[in-house]
Amino acid sequence: MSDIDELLSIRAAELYYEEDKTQDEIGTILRLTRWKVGRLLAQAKANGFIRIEIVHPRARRLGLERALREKTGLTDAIVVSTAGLVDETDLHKRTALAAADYLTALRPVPRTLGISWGRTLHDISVQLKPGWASGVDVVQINGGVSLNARPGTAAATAVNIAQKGGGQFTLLPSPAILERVETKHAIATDRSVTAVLEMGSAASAYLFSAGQADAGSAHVDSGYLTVDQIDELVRKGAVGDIVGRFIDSAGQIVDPALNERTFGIPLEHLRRATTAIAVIAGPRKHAIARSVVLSRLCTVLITDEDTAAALLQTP
Amino acid sequence: MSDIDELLSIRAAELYYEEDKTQDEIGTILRLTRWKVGRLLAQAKANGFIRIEIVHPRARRLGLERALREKTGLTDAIVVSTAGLVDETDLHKRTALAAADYLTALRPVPRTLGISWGRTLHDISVQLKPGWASGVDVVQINGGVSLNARPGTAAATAVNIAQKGGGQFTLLPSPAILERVETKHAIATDRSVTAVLEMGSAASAYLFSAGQADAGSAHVDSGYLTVDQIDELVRKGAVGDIVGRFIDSAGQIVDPALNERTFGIPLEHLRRATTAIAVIAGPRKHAIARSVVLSRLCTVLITDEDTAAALLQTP
DNA sequence: CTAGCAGCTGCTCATATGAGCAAGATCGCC
DNA sequence: GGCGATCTTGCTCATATGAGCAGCTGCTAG
Repeated sequence: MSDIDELLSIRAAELYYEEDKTQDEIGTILRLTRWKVGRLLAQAKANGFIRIEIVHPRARRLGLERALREKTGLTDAIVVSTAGLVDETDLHKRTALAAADYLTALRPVPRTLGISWGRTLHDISVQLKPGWASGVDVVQINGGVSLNARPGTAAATAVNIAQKGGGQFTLLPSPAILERVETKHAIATDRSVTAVLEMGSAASAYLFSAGQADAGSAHVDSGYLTVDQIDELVRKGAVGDIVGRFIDSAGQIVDPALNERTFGIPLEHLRRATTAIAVIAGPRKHAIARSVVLSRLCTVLITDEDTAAALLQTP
Repeated sequence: MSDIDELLSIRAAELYYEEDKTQDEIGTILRLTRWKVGRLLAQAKANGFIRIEIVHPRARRLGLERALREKTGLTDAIVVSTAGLVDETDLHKRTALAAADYLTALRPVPRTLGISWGRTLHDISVQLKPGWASGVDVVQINGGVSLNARPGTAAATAVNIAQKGGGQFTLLPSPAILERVETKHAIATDRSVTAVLEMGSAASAYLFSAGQADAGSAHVDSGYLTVDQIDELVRKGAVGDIVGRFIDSAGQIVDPALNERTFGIPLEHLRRATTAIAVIAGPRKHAIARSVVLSRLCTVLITDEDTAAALLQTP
């Protein structure tokens, strides 16, 4: 396109989009026929000079959602827009809202919902409206007794989701990671615990988040792991954790010994699930999101547009 | 509007603007009539959820231009968009480009153009296309022999503009500010100098920029003033300088003694001019831009959208 | 209970816009 | 300088959209 046409297309776009003039009026102003104006506007669009953003906490990026579904084979993908975002808290809120909306609209309504815990799940439990479902039972799928930070939040999350959804809740009475493998095995044989794990393994849908493998990991806050231990995991290839288990970029368990001491349903149950909803958003979670999606740990991904775009880059 | 309608309007907007669906198709998807869809889209627009930006170096903000003209009585206002801007250099380039475009399209074509000097004017001289006019003579309106930094740029600017415009150039052979008032008067009586000043005073149009009053002032770089002297001027109320003369927020000379030693046409000549084009852009120039416009030192303002918005805030 | 009213809905009709096509302009290539 | 190839232009016609209006719904105040 000639330079003069490019300039004209910008002038036309200003009059069309900012001043709400018709193409005919623009033609009169710029001394062009209205067809020429139409073509200039089409060029401006084609050249990417016109950027249209939907600025709203509930705005989604349908194009990215479609691209994700097609490229990765996900059943569903929800991508929240980052337009007009002020800070990362805002991003978390939007993602949680999208997850709550998705859960509310999910059909068939799950009989039993297996959930993990953490900041993301807590946010979702807050965003869910009372009465979002009627009779959805909630069961924890990984150990959730926090060692030092905000005790009880893991339990509160499950309770909240269940109560707002008019169902029962079942907690997994165990830490996320045990010191000694013998303790793990001892607990795992307790009848009250195996019943919960069986219930979790038979859940009709799963809802979980993921943590990145760095000093900001929730495992560090909760006191289960030290920063040094995380560093060691990263050296072994860890990109993050999912329901408490650290995986590499291929979705494989990084440290079998640690995994053995980790309490919760095995990752294979997620891989076999009909509905496994992963909610993973934020700039530090690109790697773990990619791993979860590519290794088919989820059937549904709820994320932000930057993470989605990163996911679409290489695979 | 109800909450549910708001959500629907966002879903409709996504389908309309991102997926290029017709309102009728959206109606089928969302189980609404196409008229309802049209109304939802209108609401989304009215609520400001739809943001349309024209991303292009030449994009302007016509709405702000009109508001500026109406509120301040300027003959013309050019407001360049900051959409998609990467850094401040980019902003300077866009503004200079807009000034060059404006000058090229200016009718009637000025016989003689009085110009100041500085980074902005230099940028404009670069952006002007050879042959932008035929036969426009250029004359410097304030002293421009730089003391230490990049000697000759002031002259080069004038030469460039004149040559590309097919006209003669006339330099003002004097420093911007003289040490002693006696020297100023001595120079001012020299025939070769008075001729230039007369020519400058009779110019048919003026093109000038402005400097902010802080340590980054061009006067500091050029060696005419020290940072301490600028601080002193600020204490007296200076917000910036125009053709070398420091003014306060009301457009009044701040330091009469310094003004007496400053070489160039008096500000009153700008105030009486038919066409006085001020090119002032950048976050640090909001105060001086306001002063110049409100005290009617220019008839045309070329600026960026942030400065324009700031200008429209209070007055 | 019901008259009055505000707001919403689905429609008709006028207008704005995009697709497609034939004629004209422009270009490069010899 | 001639001549086909390609690009651009102005058009017709079909479609999409917005304005305006009548009827309906639901709500409130007597």
